[in-house]
Amino acid sequence: MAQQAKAVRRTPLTRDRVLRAAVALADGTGIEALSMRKLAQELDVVPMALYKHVANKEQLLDGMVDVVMSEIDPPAPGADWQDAVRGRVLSARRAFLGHPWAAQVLQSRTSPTPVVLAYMDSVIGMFRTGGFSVDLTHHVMHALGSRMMGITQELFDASPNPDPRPRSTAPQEGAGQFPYVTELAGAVAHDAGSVVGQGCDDQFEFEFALDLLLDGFERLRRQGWSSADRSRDNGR
Amino acid sequence: MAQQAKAVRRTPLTRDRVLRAAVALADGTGIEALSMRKLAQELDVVPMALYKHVANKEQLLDGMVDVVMSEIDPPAPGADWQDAVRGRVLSARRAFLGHPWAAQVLQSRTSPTPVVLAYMDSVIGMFRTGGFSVDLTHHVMHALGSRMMGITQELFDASPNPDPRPRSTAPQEGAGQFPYVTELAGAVAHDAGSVVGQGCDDQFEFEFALDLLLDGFERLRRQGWSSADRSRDNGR
DNA sequence: CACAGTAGGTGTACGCCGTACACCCGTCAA
DNA sequence: TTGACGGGTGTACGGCGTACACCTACTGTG
Repeated sequence: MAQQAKAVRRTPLTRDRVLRAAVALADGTGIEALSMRKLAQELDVVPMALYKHVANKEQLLDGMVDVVMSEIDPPAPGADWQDAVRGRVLSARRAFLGHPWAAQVLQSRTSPTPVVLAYMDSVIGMFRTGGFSVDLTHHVMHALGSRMMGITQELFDASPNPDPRPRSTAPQEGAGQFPYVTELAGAVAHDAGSVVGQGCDDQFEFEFALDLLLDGFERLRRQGWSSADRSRDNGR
Repeated sequence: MAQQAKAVRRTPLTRDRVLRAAVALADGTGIEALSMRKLAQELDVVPMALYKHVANKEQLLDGMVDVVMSEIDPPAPGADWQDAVRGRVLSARRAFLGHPWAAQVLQSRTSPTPVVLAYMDSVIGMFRTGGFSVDLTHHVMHALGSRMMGITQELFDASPNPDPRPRSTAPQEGAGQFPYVTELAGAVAHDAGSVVGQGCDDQFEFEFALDLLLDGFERLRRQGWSSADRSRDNGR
């Protein structure tokens, strides 16, 4: 009964509870607004209490990434390597899209957590069992890069200036200043069709690039590519 | 003479001087150690003096990226589109490699500066004059993503644990835990040949991926690819 | 030459951050 | 009964970005 009263008064902190609260907070208010103090407040606890469950903020971020990664579907058995990799990557993408801050945080980590390593291991395994040499697998993993996690490294939005306030240093904002950007932006806005808002179908762009790479990989695999023949052209 | 005495006492601050000092400081001590206070100290000036030349820290970072971008070589005239893009991208890569913080900073910007836009415009122009439709150019630019700036979005180092201290949450660090990662890391360490240190030739990995993409682009261009035929396979 | 305007450097202060360190209290094993 | 210990608390420190009021030395104008 004494226990019950206490349990009612406050569910005890856990590393897991801390991480989930952090994810929820970042989802809701953005990663830049996530501070140890705000997180503590959310959990109705004093800031220093968190440090009994995570060593520091870095480790908190590590843990948050792990939470997101746990949402990635397990590998589909029985698919050929291309579909297997494709499916896993797109599942990772779904997970990361659900937490817009996660890509940025992942990329700020300096070394992978075991959870991330396990994911990479499974992807590497798909290439290996799909008939890729260790050598080719190695380079192919590099070529995938962050796309392996479903993260497109887009530079900015496609539109030249999504931010309404003009850049200060632009001397003359004339339309002809960046003709090719203007042309491209115009076309994108045009063929967006019925939807008025965002011009780019991010999912299409991602799959376009992903498949371009995967098809390239398959071509190299078929012709027994090896880094020993280091010529400029990757096969023809 | 009065001017001279003053000039000796202190060269006046400029936006340019501020930016250069910031770049030098970031080069020397890392981007995370760059603060308005430290930068001011470096310039022998009070922190708030900087705000007469840059609006805030965000704009300082924008300006720093512009400084790096100014080191990119101008486009080589007369080359075919593939060599032109390749050369420009590799030059950008050289610039960014000289300032390890720059890639991360660029990717943290929310909207491009005119300098960045100008660079993108020139790359887009290379595709357009190389015979790419606006449509294909659009998707191809997405597929290049940050690689357009010479930035590989590697996730981590290839070695499974470059950081000497072991991750805390690893229950059993046994060799068999991530067999594929282990296999790959072993092979990489092996074929590094004479060099004992870093196992991966980053430049090779970058060009491998870049050429894989550029060759893919060329294939699509030749067959007159259009996003109208949205099928999974990008040509064969 | 006098003077007002202004560009640019200064000083102080505020509210935020991460976290070190000492503390304290309830639980449970011996 | 006691003593160790897991876990929440309170205080404090040094650092951050930057708002705001101020001062000062130079400028162009009459």
